[in-house]
Amino acid sequence: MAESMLGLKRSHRCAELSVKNVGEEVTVMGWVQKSRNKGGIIFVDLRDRSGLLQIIFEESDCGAEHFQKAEKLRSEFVVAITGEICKREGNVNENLATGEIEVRATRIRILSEAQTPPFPIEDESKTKEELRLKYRYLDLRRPDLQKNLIMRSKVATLTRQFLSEEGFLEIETPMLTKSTPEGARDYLVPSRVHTGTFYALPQSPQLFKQLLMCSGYDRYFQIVKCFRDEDLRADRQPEFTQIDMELSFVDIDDVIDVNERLLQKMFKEVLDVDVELPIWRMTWQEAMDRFGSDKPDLRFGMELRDVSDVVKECNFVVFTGALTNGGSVRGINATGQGAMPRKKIDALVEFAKGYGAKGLAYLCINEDGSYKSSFSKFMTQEELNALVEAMDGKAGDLLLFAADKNKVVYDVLGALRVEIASQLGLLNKSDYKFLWVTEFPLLEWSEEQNRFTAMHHPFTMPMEEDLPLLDTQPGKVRAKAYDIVLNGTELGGGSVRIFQNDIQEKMFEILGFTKEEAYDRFGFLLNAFKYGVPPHAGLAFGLDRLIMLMAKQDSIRDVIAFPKVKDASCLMTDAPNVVDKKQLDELGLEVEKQK
RNA sequence: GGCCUAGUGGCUCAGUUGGUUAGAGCGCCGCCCUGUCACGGCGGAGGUCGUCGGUUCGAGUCCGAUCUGGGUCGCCA
Repeated sequence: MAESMLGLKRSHRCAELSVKNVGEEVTVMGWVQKSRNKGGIIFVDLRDRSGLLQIIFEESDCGAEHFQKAEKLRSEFVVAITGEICKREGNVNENLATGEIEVRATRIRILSEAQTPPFPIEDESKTKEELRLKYRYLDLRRPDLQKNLIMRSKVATLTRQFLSEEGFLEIETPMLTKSTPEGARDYLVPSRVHTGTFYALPQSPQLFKQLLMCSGYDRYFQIVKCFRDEDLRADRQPEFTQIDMELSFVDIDDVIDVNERLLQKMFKEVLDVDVELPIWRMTWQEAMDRFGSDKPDLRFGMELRDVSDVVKECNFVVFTGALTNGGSVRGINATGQGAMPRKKIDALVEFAKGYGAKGLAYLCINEDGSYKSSFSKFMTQEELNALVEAMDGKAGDLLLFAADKNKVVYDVLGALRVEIASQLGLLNKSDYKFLWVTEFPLLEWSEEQNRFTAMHHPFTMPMEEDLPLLDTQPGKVRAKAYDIVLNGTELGGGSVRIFQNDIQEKMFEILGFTKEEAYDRFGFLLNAFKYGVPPHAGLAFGLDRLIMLMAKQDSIRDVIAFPKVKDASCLMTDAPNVVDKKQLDELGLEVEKQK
């Protein structure tokens, strides 16, 4: 029977107590982690978000009534216990922060009894995620998830502190806003008042923060939910959180500077990790050429090498064919992997095919210096030697080559390099390698839409020296955009924004919008620019990804209290669900297919 | 939408070339135990092997479909 806590006040959290408190009477409240009944003496491990504390019950301390209550305790009962902090008479428990002490209980109240949970509440849970997500409120009791969410709170607090000290204002922007279909799919919210019309949930506060700059707030930030109706991944949820900011009267270096110092502060205060400043910068082109990725993982080498010139005369049509079609031949050197079994190499070939490769050419350098290769019969010994030399191949190395259009070659080798590093255990989660990637292309050609699309977004400023190319070779124009990358994950990105109406209109023209369409969608921004707009730039971090990496987790689900599963549903609440006909009627909606 | 992967008591798993009554550890329930902390001892309960269909004398095991998780490609300005 549940008892009231009337007249009781919690004096400490469990793990806040130590030998310093010996002799004090305390009242602790929490969940029973474990009860060990030895007959005449009962040990209870009490848990709250701070940790565990051992309680000891003996009838001579607490009397028969309270001792009998203690005998009834089962896992996850919620109790309030009053007693005296004592040094342990028995052995100290080295594994417990409070292992030197225990509470000698004089009184206990059972505040809530509990059914046996469907899975154990413990660190490093082995239970299937499906079950843990259905009972997320129990999963969240586990110390490792609590640790993650506590870290998340700490990072958010530090961010507010730091940015506030740097002169930023925290300003909220609307969650019910206008759909601007360019980029990800929007989540739509039907309007009751305006039948047949819809709000969209924001994919980011992009336009609003630019308007705040127009309004003179000069430095804005917000820790804000964003929504994208796209397929999920380990590091993608339909709703996620950004640390979003925008600054006026600045250029790239100003944005980078303040964000580097923010990262440095977070890593120092939360993880005691020193981030050396300035963080390394690399252009997009260099990142692609060296790592085959715009978010390179710098914790290991295995860089790409362009061997197009070396193989251009050979008789291997896979190589020469790719070159004839305007592509390239590039390789990576998996140092020391020359003895990799054929089966594993075949698996890598299959892996490469998943990224669009038609195949993957390999060359093993045996310990005696001879070669074993999928293409040696098409090349002379001299050509093979030249290729090995170009790849800096040594005895015992494995060389892997992709030949295709540049995009495919980058994709394949970029992914392969990470895959091999992962297989070899080179990805140390305690090693934090930051990188700024700069000078992204402004535009990307979309085969599907047969037009250019903005690589970042349509408000990104072209690099001044590339402005003349806008009319002649828009595909070559570089943007004043930058991403912050950590260990192969895109942590955040931003850009200097266009603030000149003529450039903005030109941009829309290149993207294939008529002036009318542009004004229809973004008129409020374009008009705002007519009334005096400061040069401005900004950046947004993916907070979930940042915490995931800081907490050394593999999925952002582990740093989000109530995440959704792969098909964007919630296993705990069963959202999304069907709604009453009455609700639909009020919205003027008919849904033909409700489940 | 494609590909890969998993589904067997509450949890985590084992289960051979298809062959009697599907096992283990943990947990749970009962009794005992005054220094345990992976407590210990004795006893016990608990499974239509994700679902549907097929092959077979016989299916946890083979085949097909489907559902539910996870990873990934496409997608994610």
